[in-house]
This record gives sequence, C-alpha cells and structure tokens, in this order.
Amino acid sequence: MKLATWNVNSLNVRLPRLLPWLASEMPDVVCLQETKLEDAKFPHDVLHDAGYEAHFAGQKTYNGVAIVVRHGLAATDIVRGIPGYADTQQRVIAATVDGVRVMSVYVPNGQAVGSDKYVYKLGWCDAARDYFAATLAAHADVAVAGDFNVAPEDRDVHDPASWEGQVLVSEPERAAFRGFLATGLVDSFRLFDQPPGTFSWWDYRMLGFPKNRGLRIDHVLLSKALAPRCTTCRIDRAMRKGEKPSDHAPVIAELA
DNA sequence: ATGGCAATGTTTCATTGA
Repeated sequence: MKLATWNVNSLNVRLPRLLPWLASEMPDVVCLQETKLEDAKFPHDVLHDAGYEAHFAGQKTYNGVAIVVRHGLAATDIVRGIPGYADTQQRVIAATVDGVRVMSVYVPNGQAVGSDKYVYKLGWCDAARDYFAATLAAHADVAVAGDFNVAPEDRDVHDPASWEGQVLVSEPERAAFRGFLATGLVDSFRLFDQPPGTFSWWDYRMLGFPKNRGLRIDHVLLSKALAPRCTTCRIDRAMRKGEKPSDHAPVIAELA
C-alpha cells in the first residue's frame, strides 16, 4: 500500500496539481488536509473520474480533511472528528483501508506561543493522543498521517536557533508530539536514512523554498505492528515547485 | 534553477496560516 499525506491549502485551488499527481504517483490512499471546502462543494465526482473515492469532513473557509482511496480498495468504518471531543473545526477523519486503520489529521497551527489558539492546540493534542491510543487498542495496523504542525526535533528545522521557542517547535508542542509516539506510534520518516535539510513545509514569503528555509511538520506515524512493513518514506519536494504549489509537500510511505 | 505570500470571504481589506 502506498500511503500519502498532503496539506493542499485549498483543494479547489490545488485540484489541477492533485489530479496529475494521482495519475503519476498512483498512491493507494491519500490523506488530505486544509481542503477548505464544505462537504456540499467537495469535488468527489472529479476524483471519482480520476479513479479515486473520497471520504471527507469539511467546513467553510478553514480546515477540512479527507481520505482518498484508489478504486478497487474499500474504505470502511468512516469516523469523523474525535469521538467524545466537541470541536467545531473539522480536523480528523478515519477509515479502514485494506486492514489498516488510516487517520487523516490536521493539528491546529497554534498561531503564537501563549495565544488562545496555542492553548486550543495543546488541548486538542491531548484529546488526539487519547484517540490514537484508543485506536491502537482496537487495531494492530494503524497509520496516522497528516499535518501535525510540530517539527519534532531540531534537525527538522532549517535554522533551529532562529526558531527556538517559537510556535511549531516549542517544547510543549514537541512534548505533545512525543506523547503521540508514546501511545505506540513510530515516525516512518525516521525509519530510514534521510538527507539533512529535508522538510515538508516552506513559507511562501521571503524565498522560503528557494533557500530551503523549511520545517518538517507533516508526518506519517505507524503502529509498531505496521512499521516493519514500511519499505520507504520520502517527501515529494518537487510538488512544492511549479504553478500554484501548496506551501506543503506530500509525504509518501510505502507498506509492503 | 527553484521564486520574491496565498486563500478565503468579511472583498478592495481583515483574517489565518506556519
């Protein structure tokens, strides 16, 4: 199974990038974040014609997640949101695909350390951690893929000194990310040797991408039963180039 | 070489993202 995650920063705008990428990369499952579409406007017909079935949880303007599955594979037991956690923001959808419990997650950005949004982020991560733990208790094979809005370590940051203490790298956020791992998840990217300076997000401003001033904040986490099946994990940096790129690049993991 | 903010709606600016 080839499993990818991509924060598209508006599915509407990114469809002309997504469709040829699906055709060339041919992933089996794609977790999308920041679709920014209410469900009535989700382009499921277009994706269907492209050979994929989409399951989604969206809202107007902000957030929105989806799990897109190649025809021939069934997605079952769709669950939207975090059960038992009241949240007006659409940030999680889960489905079982080919025996793997797949979760597409969009962790809150947090805006600035100490802000209301930062407090919301940390509280959301607590609820998500409990949800991941419950999912791991019920399923051996789990993949949690998405935009975590946390760079786990300094090597995931282009310039750790300039980012120290800032949102996306602050210690409470990194502790929350370690809390995800502590439930029994593994960062698939770090199962393999990776080139230094590999990131998944670059600011649109200030020549962020040309200067490779990026962060690795998009991740594919695998349960310990599933991790040994992972043969590769890479970030598709080429998708940050060209016409109207998202500010995020896809992360692609392959499972034998 | 890459590209010098982008997307949305509240729309000609404010808000949010990271």
